[in-house]
Amino acid sequence: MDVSVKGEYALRAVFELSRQGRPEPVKIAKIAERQKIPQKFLEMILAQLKQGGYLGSRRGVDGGYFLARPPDQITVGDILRQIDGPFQPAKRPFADEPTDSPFPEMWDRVERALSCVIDRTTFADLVERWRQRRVKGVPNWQI
Amino acid sequence: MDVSVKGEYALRAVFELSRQGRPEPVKIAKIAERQKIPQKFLEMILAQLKQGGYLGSRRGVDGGYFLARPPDQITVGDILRQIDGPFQPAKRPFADEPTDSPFPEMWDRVERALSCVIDRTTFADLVERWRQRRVKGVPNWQI
DNA sequence: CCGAATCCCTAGTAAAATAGTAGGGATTCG
DNA sequence: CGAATCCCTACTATTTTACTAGGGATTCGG
Repeated sequence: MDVSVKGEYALRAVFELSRQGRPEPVKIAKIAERQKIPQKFLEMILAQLKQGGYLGSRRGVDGGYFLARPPDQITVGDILRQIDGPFQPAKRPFADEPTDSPFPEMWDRVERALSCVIDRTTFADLVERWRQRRVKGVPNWQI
Repeated sequence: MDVSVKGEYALRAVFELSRQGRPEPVKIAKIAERQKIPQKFLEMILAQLKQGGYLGSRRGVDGGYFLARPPDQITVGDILRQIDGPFQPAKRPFADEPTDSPFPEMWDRVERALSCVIDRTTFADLVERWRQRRVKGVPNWQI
């Protein structure tokens, strides 16, 4: 009942890309460094996210990765499902075969409860909340 | 983000014990047969549930396993946690160290959403719902 | 056109978790 | 006593996880 490290890395990477809003590509090396993710591992993850249509990329000297859509149109659920696969808490018996078990109905409820959080939380939300906290909680004397 | 087969077996076993309400011990072999669980595997699971204080047992010719408390005082969450361990969706950084990440707060929400289902669903609830459905959906011509 | 920087692609791999199996020992009870 | 049952330790095959390695394909400034 937990998220893989790979999933966490993916979320952190997309957050990093959302954080600076510009459509300018960010290099893998930069993301890896800022989010403390092994670079080669991150390459695979970003490839998977690109393949899912969430990221775009450019090669060459000023290349990098960027969001394929605005951060308010990417949810945490999107990314987790792309990386860790769909999470049905338990295997369904046989689709619409009526089963003699009380559990499928409960798993449905679990899925819906989970969905209420992860499919409604966009990366724009995350960035906004994170900014709020930065201002209120940890005053930045640099500015 | 899914439950292990072991966790599912544990739920099914406790359900089976809740189903017939009596404090009379049920044999492992019986539970294994009725719920289609490999018997030797089930032995380990039941031992773990007993060690967690959810089941009691008796050896010998009329032995078996039984619930250590009434089914309305055992939740799905109890059993899952006992078998699969606590499910924090993601690793916490360092307890109360204030972190510069938007995710811990979200994982909290996920945990609470999940808890609303699994820590509020008792085996008494499951049995009751299952009985309701049996009556309404699948008329039993045996009786 | 060169070459440096970057993404892209395939493969391999050590460690851990999962889903069991095997074999016998300890209790209970008629 | 002895049959039935739970109890305990150990082993194992398979899959998943979390990476690492090595080089190929593009892009772009000069």
